[in-house]
Amino acid sequence: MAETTARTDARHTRERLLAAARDAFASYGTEASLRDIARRTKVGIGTLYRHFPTREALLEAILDTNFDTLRERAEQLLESPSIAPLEALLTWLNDLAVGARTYQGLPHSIMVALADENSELHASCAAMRASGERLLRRAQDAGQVRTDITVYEMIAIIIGSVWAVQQDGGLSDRMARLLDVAAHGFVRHPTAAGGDRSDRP
Amino acid sequence: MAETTARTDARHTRERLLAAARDAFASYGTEASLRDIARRTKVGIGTLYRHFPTREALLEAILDTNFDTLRERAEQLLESPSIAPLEALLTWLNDLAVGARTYQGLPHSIMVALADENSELHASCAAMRASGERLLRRAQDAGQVRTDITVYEMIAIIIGSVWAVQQDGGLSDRMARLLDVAAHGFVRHPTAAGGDRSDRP
DNA sequence: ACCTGAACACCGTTCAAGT
DNA sequence: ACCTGAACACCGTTCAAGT
Repeated sequence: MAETTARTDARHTRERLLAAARDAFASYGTEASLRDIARRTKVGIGTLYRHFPTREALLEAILDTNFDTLRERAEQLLESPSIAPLEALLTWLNDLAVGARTYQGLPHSIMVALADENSELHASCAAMRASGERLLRRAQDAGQVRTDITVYEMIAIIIGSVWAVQQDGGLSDRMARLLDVAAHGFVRHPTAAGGDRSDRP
Repeated sequence: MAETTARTDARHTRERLLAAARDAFASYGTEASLRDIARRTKVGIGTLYRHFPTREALLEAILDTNFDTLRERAEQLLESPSIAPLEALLTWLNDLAVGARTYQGLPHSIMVALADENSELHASCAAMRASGERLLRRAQDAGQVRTDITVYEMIAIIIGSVWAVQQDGGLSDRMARLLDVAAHGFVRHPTAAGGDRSDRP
């Protein structure tokens, strides 16, 4: 019984740490002070470190649901026959942008997670990325998107745009405009006036 | 004579601080330790602060030449009759991207400088931005670029792309690809397949 | 098992005291 | 005039000691 109580308390501590972290990240971004999170939880700093050995482990606990949701959303869109390939892709990219806006600094964590295989967010980000790739491929196969664009490029431009808007207040109408321009760069047009090399050998 | 010597020494100190700062920024990005810069210069930390009261003042001393160069480059391109408006714009955007890649973290400083009127980099960035706007307008007037795009959007997407590439090593071929896609988003195409709302009333 | 917090090695920034 | 660096208020991270 003593053990069960200890485990229960530990679980409780974990949940309280996560709640405080969500608060802190929402207020100060993903670089919020870990000491401050421990302080708010009324727990020693060592306790935070034992539950979450790195800042990324903490982020992962908070975020991987979001990445999973994004992956499920992609699968949903792939299976909806009423939604055209390009429309499905653009819808998903909007969801991605909305998700990346959750916390200040999150765009940075996402780009790092995509590139660094040792990141604790790598797995969920890679799955999210793979699902986006399927949406991209389908739109390319349908002749609606430039065939020379990679998932990396697609995600980098979207996340880079989210980042840019975040640097300055992060107004959501600005975000919508940037996404529109970025998306326009993906589209394949019948006769290109310039800058489009998607049909080169 | 003593005064002249003191002034000369101060100037010398200033130059040595700038050299150390350039080194440190090149190695560690624009968030490099100011204490470390003072240490390398073999100067008290207070001396650095008196010469450059803020990190931005230091950045400004290092960078405003670059922004001026970018502005001059724009004027040059505007006056070259042999270069088509779109080509001139894309050339300039490439120069902007190359400049923004100078230091890790510089994209952040640029976006902040553009938005914040109190930034010490604001003046040179605003001049740079204004010159880019002239290039953009000309390409729009020539019917080669979407008329609904603003300088802010154009710069944000370019700098956002530079930022994204910087998060992962910063390979320059990746940069070139991203710029191509971003630029493609600016171009006005005769018949849009989707995502282009540039001709709406 | 789980938790604590002092200790270490750093920051940015200010300001009284020195030449 | 110009320079110094101790002092203050913070960090992230580790680890011996406590329950």
